[in-house]
Amino acid sequence: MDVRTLCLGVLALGESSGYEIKKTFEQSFHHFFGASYGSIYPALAELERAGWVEVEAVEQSKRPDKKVYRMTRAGRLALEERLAAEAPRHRVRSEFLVLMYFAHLLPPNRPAAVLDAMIERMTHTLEVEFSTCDAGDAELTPGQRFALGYGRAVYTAALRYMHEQRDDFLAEVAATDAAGPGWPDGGLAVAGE
Amino acid sequence: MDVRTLCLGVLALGESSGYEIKKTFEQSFHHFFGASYGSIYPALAELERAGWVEVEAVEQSKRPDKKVYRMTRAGRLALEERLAAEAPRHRVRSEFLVLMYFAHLLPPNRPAAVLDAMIERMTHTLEVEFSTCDAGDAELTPGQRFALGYGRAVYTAALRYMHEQRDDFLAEVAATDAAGPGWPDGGLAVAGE
DNA sequence: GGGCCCATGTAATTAGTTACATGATTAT
DNA sequence: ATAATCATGTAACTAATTACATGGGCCC
Repeated sequence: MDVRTLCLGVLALGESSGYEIKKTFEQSFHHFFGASYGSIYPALAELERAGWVEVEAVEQSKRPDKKVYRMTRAGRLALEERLAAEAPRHRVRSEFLVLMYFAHLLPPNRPAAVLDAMIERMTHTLEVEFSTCDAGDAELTPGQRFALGYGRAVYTAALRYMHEQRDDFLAEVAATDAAGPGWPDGGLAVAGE
Repeated sequence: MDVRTLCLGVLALGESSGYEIKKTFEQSFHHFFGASYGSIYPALAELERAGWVEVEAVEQSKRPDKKVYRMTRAGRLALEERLAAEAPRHRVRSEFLVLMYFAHLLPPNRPAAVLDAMIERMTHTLEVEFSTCDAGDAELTPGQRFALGYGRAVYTAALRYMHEQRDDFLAEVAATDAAGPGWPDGGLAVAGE
């Protein structure tokens, strides 16, 4: 699935500008789909070329003009077709877990710093992204509630695991460091970058 | 982080061929990092060019030759440098959750099929990938145990959530379908692809 | 005066997948 | 016989990120 389809999906929920779509990605899709301006704006242009969305330039007082996109009937059908044909993959790419996996090759304080930063980040996400509609979720579609609840369940479990394991894990890594060929190892070649 | 670094990481755990590295990716990294032959073999060639690994061609009886890669001292330093400089990102791209999010736009039986397939897939992963070293994890580094435990925690939580929500979610989606503009909508334009 | 929010876009680069190409052996 | 496993690699393509480019308004 590409960003084009996702943008069309956002537009299925209501008209929006490129900038606002990016906000939606950050607020609602963050835990399962990411996209930058560099992919959103070209995607929107292509959707227009295909006739799946229409644009209206909205002048704003003391703001740059806004281009508000609205899905067409053809766009709706195209979206349904795309979704129906979509293979439901589920990929994670986590440099965080790679770093934990190779924790014994990191400089002494890095594993703790990386782990704590992730704990903080996920705690924040849990508070901000997943609590917004905690009880009053009447406005959401079943799918939105499901995806949100999934994220909440997973983040909660991840945080619980990280809290539980943190101290033991860090101690064991330190012990492994001491046993193996430690970090300041040749010493010099590491400074730059 | 690119596949090059990960291959070097695998080689830090012991010598290996491209084919075996792929197996390692599938067995150990599957839940947080994926890579295909199309990226592994070129990566290995680059690592060799850089002097970070050495190759030995191993003849085999009744098998194609195997190229066994071994990390060099320079490779070890390069790996540590890379890992030290690495920003610990954590990205998920899930067409599965996109499909659930837009479940009301799917043909009637698709949400259930997709959800059940994911439940089955994750159940299988939990049994195969995460149980192998359930108690006897003496051989593993702390990092390996941490990453494995993380995956197990997350998959377990995801499965619990999906089991808990399944029936209600599916019923609500069906109800939304009935209310809104349903799937066999124009009817025709959907057959192909 | 510095930094963030609004707002849109392009170009260069990076990084990866999929399909192709080959071919013997082993298990069902 | 048919599929899976072992084994390596390339070429075409897809898709996205990052950095660049621009500029006013608002808040501290």
